[in-house]
Amino acid sequence: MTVVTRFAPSPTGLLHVGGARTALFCWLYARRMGGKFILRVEDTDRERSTEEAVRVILEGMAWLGLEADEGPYYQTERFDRYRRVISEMLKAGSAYRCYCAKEELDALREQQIARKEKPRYTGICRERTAPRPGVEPVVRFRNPLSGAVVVEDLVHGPVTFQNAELDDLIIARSDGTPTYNFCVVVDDMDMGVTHVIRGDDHLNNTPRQMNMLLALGVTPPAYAHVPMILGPDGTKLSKRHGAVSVLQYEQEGYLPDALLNYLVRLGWSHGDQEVFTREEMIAAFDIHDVNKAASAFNPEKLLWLNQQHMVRSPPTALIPHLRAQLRRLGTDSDDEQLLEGVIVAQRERAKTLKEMAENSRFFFSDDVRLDPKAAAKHLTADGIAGLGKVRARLAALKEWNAAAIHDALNTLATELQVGLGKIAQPVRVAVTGTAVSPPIDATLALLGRERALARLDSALAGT
RNA sequence: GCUCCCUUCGUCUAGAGGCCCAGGACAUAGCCCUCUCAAGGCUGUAACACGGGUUCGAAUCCCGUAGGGAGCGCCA
Repeated sequence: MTVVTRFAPSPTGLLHVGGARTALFCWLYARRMGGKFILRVEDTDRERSTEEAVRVILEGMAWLGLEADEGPYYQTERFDRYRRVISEMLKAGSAYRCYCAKEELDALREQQIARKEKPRYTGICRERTAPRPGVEPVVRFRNPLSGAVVVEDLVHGPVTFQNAELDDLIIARSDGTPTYNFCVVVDDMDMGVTHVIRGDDHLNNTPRQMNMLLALGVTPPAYAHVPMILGPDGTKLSKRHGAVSVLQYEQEGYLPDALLNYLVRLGWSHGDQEVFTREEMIAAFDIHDVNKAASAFNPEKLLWLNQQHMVRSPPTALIPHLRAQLRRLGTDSDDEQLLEGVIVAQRERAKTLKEMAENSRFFFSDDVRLDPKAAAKHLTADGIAGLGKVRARLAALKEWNAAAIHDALNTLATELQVGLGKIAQPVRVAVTGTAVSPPIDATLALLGRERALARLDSALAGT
């Protein structure tokens, strides 16, 4: 049997890291098993669903590279199908019309809560045959009254629910539109879903869904309820930390593979391996190995992983990402050589591409503004004097490359009987504007002779 | 309140009765390297929620307790 998984977000909010991880697990498992991954948009709540949210979810999935083999399907486009199933169930007796008014049900619920009971529908209309004038009925699923449902969960193991605990849920509203739990059931059935992988907040819905599937005469799929992601403080994910669109991470200069790598390691591991490529993730992933406990989102480890991915990725692959960040800062370059050189020089001193771009502006813009503190510290009378000597040596260089520059500076330092830092720092400030940059030889080499000398001249002229 | 789920270093995790006075990673502290900043290397601090069992032996099995979470909508 071919594995079919699905990611089924509802477009009432954005695609945050929690949803992204669920999607990742679905995608990984399908890829791993050589199966199919379906994307389905659960937009039955017309009040709260927005096209904007749909767009953001689709964009997020695309950025993450979690491509679907089928879909996106939209539940709002399947209403005819749902209606047909409902009328079949009505005919078969596995569903019935309920004429209880909303106010009556609210009152009932309040009484039950007051009595410290679990609020639930008591089945008043189960045996009703005649309609009730003036009330548009809803349709309820006739849940079995006795026995138990066992969810053979792939991450939790068997979980038993007593049917007596389950009430008759509404599958069609009084306006005739189907509800979530019902649509899921029909869709999973129609789309041949074999493995439902979703957040464990759905575990409690599962026995009802299984009962409906059983009533429809189909074998329920396998279920895997994965734990939630918590905020860094161990409480529910909020806007303050992870509950932002995954696209936010693109803006912040993260690589999609790094985010995915971080997310897959939340609740799952493979020996002592921390860094995974996409291919490695697919090869190693198994839904059975996923943990049961919720885990806290740790931005620092994400940062570390992002750097690991930047360092390991081929430099040229980062060029478009770096350029996007440079553009956000108001610069850009199409000099591939320069870009690649900057990436190699900067990737181990930046955690994100955004940071890399910020640290690298001076490579692309000749508008170098000296940091006052750095200038005060290093462009002293002594420093300027050294700068003049450096300028002369560099100007005399036959070859302009890191090794030659390195030799020249080292020789000068030895002659002057000072440490290399004594002359490198003034040069760094003159050329980059700050006291921090990649090694001075590499920096000068990347900048090129003309630009480097011009900047030294500016500093010497005190402008 | 009821039902269901969860519980190893600050955080992510390894661990499926002896290999564990608990291993790795992030973070953190110190040292080394060093032209700055990093990266890297080495070293350190740091955990089996608690209480009972079972067993020659338990982080691992069983039962309780505590704490956390989810669900209980004509929301998804």
